Amino acid sequence: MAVGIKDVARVAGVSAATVSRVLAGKAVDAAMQARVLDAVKSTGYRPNLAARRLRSRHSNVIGLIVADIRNPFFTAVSRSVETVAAARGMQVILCNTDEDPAKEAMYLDLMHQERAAGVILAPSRQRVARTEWPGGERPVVLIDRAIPGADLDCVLLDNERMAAVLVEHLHTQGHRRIAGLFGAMSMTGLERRAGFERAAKALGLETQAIAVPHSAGEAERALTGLLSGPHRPDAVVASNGVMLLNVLRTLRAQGLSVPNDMALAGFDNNDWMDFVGQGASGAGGISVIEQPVEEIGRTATTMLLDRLDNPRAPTRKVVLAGKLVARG
Amino acid sequence: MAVGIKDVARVAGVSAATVSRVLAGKAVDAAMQARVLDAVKSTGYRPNLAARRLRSRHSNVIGLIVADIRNPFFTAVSRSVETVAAARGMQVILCNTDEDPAKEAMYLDLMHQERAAGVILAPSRQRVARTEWPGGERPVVLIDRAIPGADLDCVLLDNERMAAVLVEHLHTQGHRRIAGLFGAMSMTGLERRAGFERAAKALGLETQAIAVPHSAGEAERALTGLLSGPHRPDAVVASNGVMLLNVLRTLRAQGLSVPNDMALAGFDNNDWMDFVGQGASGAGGISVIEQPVEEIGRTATTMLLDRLDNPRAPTRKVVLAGKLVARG
DNA sequence: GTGCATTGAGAAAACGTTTTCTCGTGAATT
DNA sequence: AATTCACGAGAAAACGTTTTCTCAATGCAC
Repeated sequence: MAVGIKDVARVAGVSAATVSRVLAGKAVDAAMQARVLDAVKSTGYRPNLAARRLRSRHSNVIGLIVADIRNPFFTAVSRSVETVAAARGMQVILCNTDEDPAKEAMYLDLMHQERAAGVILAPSRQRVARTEWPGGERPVVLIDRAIPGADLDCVLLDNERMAAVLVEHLHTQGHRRIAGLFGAMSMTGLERRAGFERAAKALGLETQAIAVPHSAGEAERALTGLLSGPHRPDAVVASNGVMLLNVLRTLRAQGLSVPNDMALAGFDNNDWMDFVGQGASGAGGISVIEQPVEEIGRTATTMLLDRLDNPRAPTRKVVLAGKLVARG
Repeated sequence: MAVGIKDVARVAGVSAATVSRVLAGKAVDAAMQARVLDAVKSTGYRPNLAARRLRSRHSNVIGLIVADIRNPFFTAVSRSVETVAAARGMQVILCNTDEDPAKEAMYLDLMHQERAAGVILAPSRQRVARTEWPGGERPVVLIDRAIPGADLDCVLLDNERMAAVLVEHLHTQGHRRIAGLFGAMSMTGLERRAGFERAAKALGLETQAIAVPHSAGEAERALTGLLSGPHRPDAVVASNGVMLLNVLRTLRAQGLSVPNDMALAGFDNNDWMDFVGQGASGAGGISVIEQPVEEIGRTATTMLLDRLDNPRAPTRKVVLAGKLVARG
């Protein structure tokens, strides 16, 4: 019923091996090649990728495992990965772990079983130190978050410096009491916090950095505490998009407007940010660090493909700068 | 090097067939089963899915092909699909066509070659009528957009009615001159436009419905025309998220605020909408139809799995209602 | 106690490719 | 002109599973 390579071979009057060679682009007689291609077209032959993969012992799929498919950052990166991969003849399987280490392990295992050529992984937040690193012998490139101690290729944002840039920007805008809310569980949160505190110290600012557990209501609680405390801030830095929305929600509930009553800054630019928090003066809004999503995806994919060619090369760590999008 | 089923069999002192049976959960002697499971664990055996797929002639992957991975609607649906599929032992491969019919065809072909069990497809916008339907003999469930004339399972939003609900809502808010911008290329746009006009007619409203080509700047141009025209609207309905952002951008460029100068409504709810367009009165904002994303994904997946069990059943079309999120 | 159905496990075939092996043909070199 | 060489194509092996086939052992009925 399904048409196989032997059917094509029979129609073309050649051997199956020759059909395989034509399809693989190897040197064959021109007349034969034409006959084979005709036969392929007329039979509607579609190679069975399972058989191909089994025999050739390598596949052209790369896995892209992200921690949160709803995060626009990851979808943007995935588009870039897919574009680059397609240009090099590879296809991408996108998997979503929802920040669940168990699902992450499951998908890594799945990629192993699928014999994927390699994996690009945005690790989920880790509660505990990892005992084993992902991948085994399979090439892995990390994006967005590093795994401490793991000797793997990775491409990251310069979180430390970008957080500092944000603080400096708020300082030039005249803010002097800056609060920061940082994810407690992620490497990213720690790095951004470090940059925040370094810059604040250098500028002699009064700051309050809070590590916020990643559970519902924690950001609200932390911010509410700050607002009613003795050193009420005039600006807030949120270390990720979810937290930024929570801050916005809390401020709104308290009747505070951005940026008139409180300046707000964070990471990852979004379309809608142009429309929120317009001050009475007409200026203002949410300033953010925009990540170079296209470049992150492109770099990660290129690194992975490079490593496929050259498995024993030393691992590389690429740290990219973001761009300040100043709104007010 | 890689450990295969024969290695496991040797360690366990049984035949490869027995290992296969144990792993498939078939009835085997308890003692043997224990020995096999031990051997699997001690050898770290990972089945080669390519070989399994080749021999067993069916796979447990379903393809999810969406038109725009950056659209939160599709990512939300994909999470739901993935959850349901995983619960039934299936895995999901997510592919993004970026509204490109060529990429769509390519991915459908890829799913064929991969011998995927079935496909859930959100079709790209079609410039021309489709000559052939996707799938071939492979089960396909359509989501979000139907393909006229295709006899396929599908689960859709009741676009016509929901657009009418939006118009009725704006009417109760006191708006009488309502403009609508609708995508010219998609079935979805046409349906929403029809509902818009039906409701407006029923209410005796003065409306202007414009079909907007899906290219940059068109929405701006259309809206600008309306604003400077003789019948300047007091409310605008945008038929999709991108268009809504463009409307917002245009209004802002003209110095108009939402909802004081102009009411705004559309489709698909987003977190940020709570924070934009807060009127001076404290009320207001962007009213939208929220799609039942979880249910759409769940229904589509269930329908696909049902069809796998029962390929000859008549096709079903499920039309779901959305929920009005009224803001002002 | 014999015959028959039933169960369970091993042997071997099968899945659809790619790759290796082998061989024949024609060109190139001596 | 003879020998080697390069090349291209077919035959056959191989990839790692699942499934079918076969057979031995066990249980049950008569």
